[in-house]
Amino acid sequence: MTLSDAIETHLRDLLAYQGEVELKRSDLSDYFACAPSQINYVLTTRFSVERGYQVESRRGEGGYIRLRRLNCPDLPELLESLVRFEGQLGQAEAEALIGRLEEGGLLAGRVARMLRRAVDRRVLAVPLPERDLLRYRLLTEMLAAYLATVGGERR
Amino acid sequence: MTLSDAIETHLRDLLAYQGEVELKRSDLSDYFACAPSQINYVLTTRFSVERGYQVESRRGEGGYIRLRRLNCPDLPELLESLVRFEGQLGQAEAEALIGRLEEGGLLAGRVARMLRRAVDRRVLAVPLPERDLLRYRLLTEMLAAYLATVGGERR
DNA sequence: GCTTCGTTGACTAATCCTGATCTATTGTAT
DNA sequence: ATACAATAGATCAGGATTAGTCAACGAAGC
Repeated sequence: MTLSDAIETHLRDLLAYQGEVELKRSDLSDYFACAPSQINYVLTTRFSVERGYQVESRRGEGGYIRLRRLNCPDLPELLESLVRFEGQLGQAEAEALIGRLEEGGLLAGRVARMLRRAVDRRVLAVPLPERDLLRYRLLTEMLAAYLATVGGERR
Repeated sequence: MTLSDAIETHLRDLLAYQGEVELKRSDLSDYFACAPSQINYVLTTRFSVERGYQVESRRGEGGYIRLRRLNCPDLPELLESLVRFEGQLGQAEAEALIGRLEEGGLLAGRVARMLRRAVDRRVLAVPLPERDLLRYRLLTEMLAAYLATVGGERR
């Protein structure tokens, strides 16, 4: 049981009650008597979209970290299938994925159209291999945000 | 809840009653027991044009600050107004725009949430200044794709 | 041993808030 | 009409307060 595991467990416990939790990074690092950056490590390794979580944050006075548990029947398989892309996604693969979701009725036509624009290499316009990494992050985060529900309620 | 948030809330409440509010900066800063310049900070960060507000003011004897809500832009106006960003867009500005379009009923809640993820600096995760350029391209392209009407019909 | 995972600390970045100083507008005395 | 004083908002640099990034090093598991 590492420190990271302990922090993960703690956060999961909090999330079990509410689908969303807000906290201060410094409070958490004080509580676990660790470096503040340790919190970031846990967040990126254990609370990623692939695992069904989303993280928001703000710096400065009144800063916070907000954790959300994603809730969507179709999301797990979807993200599971993304894992094999290993964090990278080519344009063709992205378009194929969007097409399948649209046919499956999970994406409205306008939304699908918008997503296709977003994964276009001319719109992203950053050199490879960063482009495929960016496309992966973008699409997974956007799909999660669009498809997920929180607390069993459609947002 | 920071001081800025409190001031923002207060002003929003006032605006909810009347579409236009006139007040003295010094009164407000007295009321919140803060520096007068704090009011300016709130005005520029929370009541910007991107967020759909217009601010007028006069100095000297009889000076005042007048706050007004603007109507939600349609796609042509929107694209026109984006020009002034010169191909770059910060996260705060992007979020302001998305919020305004959402309030105006042009973006559904889920779509707005999705777009907010897309403009998040942690999702884009490319170094500045490329990040602001990328954000601009992404948002304009996606909004155009989503809001566009073809043959008078929403696609 | 080598590779992966966990942990830390030094540096970076965003956000809020204030105070000193500047500018615009009006009032008043000559 | 002009000059000066008084009033009130604007601007800007910088300090304070958070959170993020990254490289390095150590620990744990093959």
